[in-house]
Amino acid sequence: MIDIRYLRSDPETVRELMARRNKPELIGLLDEALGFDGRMREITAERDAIRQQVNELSKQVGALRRSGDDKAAEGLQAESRSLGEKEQSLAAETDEVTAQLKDVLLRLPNIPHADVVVGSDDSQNPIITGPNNLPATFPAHQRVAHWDTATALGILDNERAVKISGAMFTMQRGAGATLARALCQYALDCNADAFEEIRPPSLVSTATLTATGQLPKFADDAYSMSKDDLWCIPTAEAPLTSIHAGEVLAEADLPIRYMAHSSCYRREAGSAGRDTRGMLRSHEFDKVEIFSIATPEGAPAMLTELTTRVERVIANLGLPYRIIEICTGDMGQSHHRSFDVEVYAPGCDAWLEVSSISWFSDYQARRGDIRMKRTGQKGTEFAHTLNASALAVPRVWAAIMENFRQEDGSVAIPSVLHPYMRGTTVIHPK
RNA sequence: GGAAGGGUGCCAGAGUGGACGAAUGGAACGGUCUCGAAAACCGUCAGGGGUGCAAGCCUCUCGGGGGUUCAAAUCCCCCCCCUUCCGCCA
Repeated sequence: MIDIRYLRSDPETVRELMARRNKPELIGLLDEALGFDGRMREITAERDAIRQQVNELSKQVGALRRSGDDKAAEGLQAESRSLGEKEQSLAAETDEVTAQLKDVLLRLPNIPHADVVVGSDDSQNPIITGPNNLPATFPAHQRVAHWDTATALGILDNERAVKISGAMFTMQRGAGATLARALCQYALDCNADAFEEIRPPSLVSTATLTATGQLPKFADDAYSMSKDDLWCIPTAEAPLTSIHAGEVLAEADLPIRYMAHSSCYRREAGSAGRDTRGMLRSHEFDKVEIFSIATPEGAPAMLTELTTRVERVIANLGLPYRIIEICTGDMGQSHHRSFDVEVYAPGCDAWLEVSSISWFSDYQARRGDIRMKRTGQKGTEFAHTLNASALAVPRVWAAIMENFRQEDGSVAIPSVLHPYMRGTTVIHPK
């Protein structure tokens, strides 16, 4: 959620920044929010004044009852009762306006950081770094799609995955399955110096998925179990963010750094039929997430740290990559500023998004009620949350199949993964 | 899934209709004392919202939501969570 007080105090700036998202309807939502907020404050002032009178009268009633003056007490009670009725009608309106305001605020995206490159869509995302590790040309044996290579090697069996679960599910086997797990293990080990490993629940409550911003707006993208009010996590970001939901963290304890490997579940409701071959898009995939809660002033440095860490993992794998900044028109709902790491896959001839590094400012913290208390100061403020995919398995797996395919059709495993491969350094056909 | 007992501030814990946003103890923080420390003593010590330049004032919050009442931590209803026992179970 955006800060309604910021919007109230500087609506022009918020409108201007929000307009950069290139979604005209957002300005209308901002105005709606301002309208509800204004009405809300009117009612609140009125209600508080009535309550004050009721509280005062009640005290007097108590005193009169004790002194035995029941008659006078009854008079005041009647007065208080009528005030109570008036308050009740205001309470009803409060509920209504609160719900409306909350609904608008939950649907409004985050305000972009002032430095985010302004653009209308993904075609205007600037390249920040790279391309790195990119050869001038690729030999023909690397221009083979990973699904062909992997299926021929017997390490990808999507046909049976579809039999088991339906379209857009994948299944790795043998060295392919080991490779998927090796990637996770490697990504975790790369960040274990500073990040606490978490094994979070994969099924989470509505509140948890609302905190990160997936709900209510993107309910169709997530798998749900309505019987139990549970949702399959689309990313470990959701449970990691809610670890400290409703808590007040000490400034001295920040930044907090967590990492988690999890399966991720996505209905891909809006993208059926796109990238359905191979490993590029599926309903279930594995990912290692790195996550941080930071102070507002510490957040930019953390964004840099996360980016550096993600880059290191990809660079060490020897894959061609580049880092792009996400422009205002392409940024996700909760994002304040974000970068993507893309890996080049010569077989598909495409840059694949393998990581998104995001700073959410206090947007998620406000939704999840994650606050911090400054040392020696009264009161609290919302913390900042950030996260990044340290490694999304399927696309990196696919990129390895394509970049390290050898002339004989085998695939060489990047050396940093060898310790996790039970001795397999090259995957040969069976 | 069944039964019983619980949920109060940073922690422990009192409070069963009115003077309670909440006793008391501990922790923490500031101070006095001390060469320094300990002890002792004094003080501070919840969060949200509204309003105000500010000091402040008002309001809400005792797991969450509703209800009864002039008045609810306290009474009633629903839900959530925790503990123990039983059942089931990787």
